[in-house]
Amino acid sequence: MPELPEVETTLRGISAHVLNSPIIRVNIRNARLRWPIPDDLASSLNQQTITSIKRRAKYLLLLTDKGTLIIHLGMSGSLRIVPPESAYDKHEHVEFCFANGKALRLKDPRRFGAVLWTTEPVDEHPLLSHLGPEPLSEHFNAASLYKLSRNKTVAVKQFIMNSRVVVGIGNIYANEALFASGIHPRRAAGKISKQRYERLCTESKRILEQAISQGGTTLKDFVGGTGKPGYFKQELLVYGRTDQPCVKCQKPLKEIRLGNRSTVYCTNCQK
DNA sequence: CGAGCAACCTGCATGC
DNA sequence: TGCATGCAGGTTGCTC
Repeated sequence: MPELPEVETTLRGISAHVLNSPIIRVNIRNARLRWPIPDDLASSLNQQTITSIKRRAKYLLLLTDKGTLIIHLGMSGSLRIVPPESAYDKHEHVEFCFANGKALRLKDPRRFGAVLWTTEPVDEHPLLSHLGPEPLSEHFNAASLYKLSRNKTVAVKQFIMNSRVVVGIGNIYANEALFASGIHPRRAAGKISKQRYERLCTESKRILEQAISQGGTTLKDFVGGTGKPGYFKQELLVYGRTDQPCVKCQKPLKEIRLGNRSTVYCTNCQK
């Protein structure tokens, strides 16, 4: 579920509870996530203190003096702070217990998420080393997007969902950003003008920031670190609105599949 | 090289 | 009610 706004919401929700208190125990109830949780994770983390938390793309990076805990939420993951001794939910696979009495739990029904540990500089980790710019940074801009897209025949929606191009934009926000920009999702990335990329960058940033400010999008079961759902769903103008009227022109929205992902757009407003 | 798609999982909605 | 089917927020890694 989680795209960038949901991961950012999670980071903000858990930070105050997990920073600067030693990890006193790690409970691994099911190690079989996207990649197996390392056998030695508990011993690596024992008595370690998280000194800062960062987000890179959709990865949460929890830094200690000895290494970095990398957490990805996959399609269905969420992190929550729970009181000590809380009953486990069926899909709570990992628990980090802190000296301050709080516990951080990863719940992930589909198990596409990941929990990894690295002692190397985290930016050099194989999962992170190839990543493109953060969409809310100045490095995500029309000039570089335009340059990178020349001669590319790939559909623009798939182009902006490619983490080498820009990170953090998943299926929901790709649909929304293209609608807001008036760009047809299937248009070839290489045939879009710099001006239109200007619009796409501006709208992408605006939508992501607005979603973060509303705690992300909860479609089904996403909750931020403190258990609250996100409220951006009510702001979605195309995603999940197939056959409903376009908010701008009232024509029914059309759904197609692009790269095997559902793609909703207005045939009248997006060219 | 790029395009397409299978794979990893569970839960849920739909249709017969 | 049961069962089969298809779809879901992501990403890697295969084949062609």
